[in-house]
Amino acid sequence: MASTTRRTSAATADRRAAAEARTLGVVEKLLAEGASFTELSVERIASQAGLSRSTFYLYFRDKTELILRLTASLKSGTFEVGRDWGPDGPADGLTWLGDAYLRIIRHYRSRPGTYAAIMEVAGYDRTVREALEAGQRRFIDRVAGHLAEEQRAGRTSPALDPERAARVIVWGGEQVIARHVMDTEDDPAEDARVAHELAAAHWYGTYRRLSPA
Amino acid sequence: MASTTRRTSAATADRRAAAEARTLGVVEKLLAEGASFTELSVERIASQAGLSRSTFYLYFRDKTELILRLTASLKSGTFEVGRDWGPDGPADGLTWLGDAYLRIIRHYRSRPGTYAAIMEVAGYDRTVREALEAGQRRFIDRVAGHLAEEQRAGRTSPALDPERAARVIVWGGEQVIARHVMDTEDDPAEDARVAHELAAAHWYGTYRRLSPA
DNA sequence: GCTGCGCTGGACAGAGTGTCCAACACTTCG
DNA sequence: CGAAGTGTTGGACACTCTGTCCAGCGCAGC
Repeated sequence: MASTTRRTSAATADRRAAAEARTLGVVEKLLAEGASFTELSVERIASQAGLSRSTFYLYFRDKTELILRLTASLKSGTFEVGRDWGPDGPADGLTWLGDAYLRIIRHYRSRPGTYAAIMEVAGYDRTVREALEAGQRRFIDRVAGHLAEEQRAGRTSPALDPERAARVIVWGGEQVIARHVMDTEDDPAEDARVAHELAAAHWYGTYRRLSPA
Repeated sequence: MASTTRRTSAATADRRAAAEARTLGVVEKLLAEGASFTELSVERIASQAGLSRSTFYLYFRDKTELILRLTASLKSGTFEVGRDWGPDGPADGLTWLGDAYLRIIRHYRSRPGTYAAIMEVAGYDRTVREALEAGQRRFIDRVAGHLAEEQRAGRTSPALDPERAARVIVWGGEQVIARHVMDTEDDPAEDARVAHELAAAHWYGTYRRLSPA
């Protein structure tokens, strides 16, 4: 027998997906204009996205869901940047690392305010904090793996603890990049200098740490 | 002629100062119990401190002033820890740096939740953010000075940029310490391991960076 | 043209902030 | 003692924002 419920048209689903994407875009736009996430009211976000406040709550559980979605999209993009561990390849390892950091900086720059908003909400919301930590966990595991490899090959100090050293690199490095992007205007040359200074600190301090014999 | 306004008695001023200190203490206690600053209502803070909500607003401009005061007291304590730049002294520099970081970790541990609350409010309040940055500025200047000195003495790479390298150390290091304290239970042995891993990363990566000739 | 889905506007309860003020209590001084 | 000023309080208030709910409107599909 035929279903009594009328099937939802594909067009409707598309329209809804478009509206959600538009909403997230509006949030990023407002954040880029300097607003803090707390200052953004649902009314303002919804109206700018061409939705009523009621519809907003139909599409999103609450304001926090916006940040969770932005966290996922920002993190996945960042993780991609460091996909291929380059120092094994032909290029000079330090240069490769600096270039990778520069790409991450440029990625953050393309979405100014978004990372700051994530940090802001993570400050008082457990779910966002956990999402952020899960994203960092992936990085830490990857870096720890690389460090263990470098140790096995005798290219860095055997005294180094891969897991803790990886936390130092990921937590610290992310903060440096985030602060740099928040504090300074877009300037590719300065971005490159900071990226390479950070890379050098990590390279000589950890990836190729030469303990005195 | 005698002043018409009756002078405020010293006892009153003392009582008020005591009440303010008590209030700040209550806030730190509640934060240590796991509450986020946002969750803390003025009503709850005031009543626990034995004040009415009205009196709270007589003593503090607003909720944010609590955080500003806590920021000042936490920062001044941290800055003291690194007062005497030790590596010039007799002790091994790396060991000294690790011990200094350990003291900072222990300092943060003695006030669990406070740093997290500061970061939380800094996320949406400009004045708190600026207070935090001013505190870090002092550290950065100090570290940059030490690095320039190391360079002049030929003990670290001349390619290193003192100001940017100092930002990497201070921003990154503070984040590593904060995250470590927030994520783990009190464990002095683990604190020491993290402190010395962080110190080693900074030491070999920046203070004594040995670029290949 | 009927029917039902998607969306809207508006009302609502709840929580919290910061302001204001009248009233009470306490201290100090004449 | 009593007057007068100071410190503190409770309560009312205006405001903002969140998240829920629902009656109803319009449009698309049959």
